[in-house]
Amino acid sequence: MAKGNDKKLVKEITSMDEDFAKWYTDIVKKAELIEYTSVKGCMVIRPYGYAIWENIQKILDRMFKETGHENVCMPLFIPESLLQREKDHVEGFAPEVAWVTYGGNEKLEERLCVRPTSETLFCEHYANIIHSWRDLPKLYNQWVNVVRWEKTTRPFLRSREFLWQEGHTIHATAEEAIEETERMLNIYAKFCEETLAMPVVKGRKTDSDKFAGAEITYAIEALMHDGKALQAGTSHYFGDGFAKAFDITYTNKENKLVHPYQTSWGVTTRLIGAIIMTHGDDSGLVLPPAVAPIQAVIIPIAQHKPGVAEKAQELMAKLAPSFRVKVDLSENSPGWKFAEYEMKGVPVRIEIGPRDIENNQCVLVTRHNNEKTVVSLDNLSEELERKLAEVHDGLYQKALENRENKTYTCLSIDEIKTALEEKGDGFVKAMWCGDEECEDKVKELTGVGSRCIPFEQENLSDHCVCCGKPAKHMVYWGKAY
RNA sequence: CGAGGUGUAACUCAGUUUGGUAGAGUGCUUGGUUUGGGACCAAGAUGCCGCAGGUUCAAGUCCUGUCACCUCGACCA
Repeated sequence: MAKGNDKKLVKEITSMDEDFAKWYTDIVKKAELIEYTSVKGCMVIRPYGYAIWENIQKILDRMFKETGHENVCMPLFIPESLLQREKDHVEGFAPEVAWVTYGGNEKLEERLCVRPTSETLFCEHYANIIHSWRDLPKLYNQWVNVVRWEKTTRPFLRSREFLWQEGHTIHATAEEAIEETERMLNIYAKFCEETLAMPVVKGRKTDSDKFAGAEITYAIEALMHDGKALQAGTSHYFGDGFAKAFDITYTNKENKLVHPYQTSWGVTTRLIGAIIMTHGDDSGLVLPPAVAPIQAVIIPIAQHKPGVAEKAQELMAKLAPSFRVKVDLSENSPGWKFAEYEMKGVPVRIEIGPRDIENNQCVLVTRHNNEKTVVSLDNLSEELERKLAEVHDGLYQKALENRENKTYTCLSIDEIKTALEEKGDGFVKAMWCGDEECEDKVKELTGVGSRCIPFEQENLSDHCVCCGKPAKHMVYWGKAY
């Protein structure tokens, strides 16, 4: 039996070390996640890619519902005048908005923006439906597409149209709204770690990096295999700024007319990009079991020998109620199938051949480490369940190790430069005085920008890494996607 | 939006320098032999050479324009 630790099993994929960007696009195409279309930045999400998104949706949606949120659906179009209502918001989004100016052959009186995000629509709606303290809070979410006219596009990471969920909530008090903002960030972090096996850093964005119109922006940041940081989710606290701009008021218990407080939070199909760049390897995609469209693939060996195909189907029938399983009875050779499902990141492969059938056993092979285990057919279900859990933990550990190895503690600009030069891109932990000037200067001198001010603070030193003045925060810095 | 690169079969690309019948490998179809790491044999099918102009007896090849995609920057989930 071939003992597998061969590094690169699939030849069509560029190796990560050679060219990470090319590796990424190879995977996205070869694993049949997307296909490009004739409109730049707009892609077909193919069944296998979309199935990952559906699994993400299913799990997240349940988490939202469990915390009291309801799904709604806002329109695709926003009239220009509505978008203009909140100053910071429009300034932030105007440069990347797509406009509709004609309806049929008639020029529109007022042009319509294709939603880049839906704060304004929710605000308009809230103004209509909220009158009394009894109407609060409203905990809404929607699963929709949005459009942002990006200059540079990459599948999943930055496309002009993308799928996401945007939660929009409105509360009687600031405390309640802030609590909501933090609750949702925690849900995202929990989801990333427990479902996607992806470690994240929770923190607050610096002022220069806040969402357009937000008072506080929280984010989870993940470190990709190549040492670049990816913002995997955000949660914003708006204070009553939007409420004032959109004239949302309600009568409180003291019979006073006051403004409520709002939040919004979102994750996008970018998460699929994060999965690819966190877990993938030179043989292709590696999917966390919880969202893998196929959790285990059964590959018959010598399938035309009597009883083999039947046995494979029997295993399939046995596993199907509890797992997402596929049996591949196509005429391709076993070797071809091995490579195919490795490329597609199927977490566990089940090999069954004449030799196995004779011994009432099969072979389980885990994708991320290519480890083979012979198991009895009598307790295949239990073994598979255990394997999937093992894969999840293995992926998480591997990703965590990568992050630890690429996280550098630095006390000076020179240390940052040296660390990045010697060890490559990664997270830099360094102290900051809170001045935007220093933030800009660090980026200019070292190439890494502030990613977030983590909730878990460490006192690395009393001085700002840049100006030497008293430090206020420890900040994670990095190159961002 | 700046800099660079690429558009030829479903895919990866050769052919462009020096204009002269449209190519290879992979994939696809059919039949057969195979099957524990991308099997083998045989026979097939597949092209507005990105698009539009121009030069020329003749353009995949030269000229002009244009569009799309990729990479790297600046901006962003």
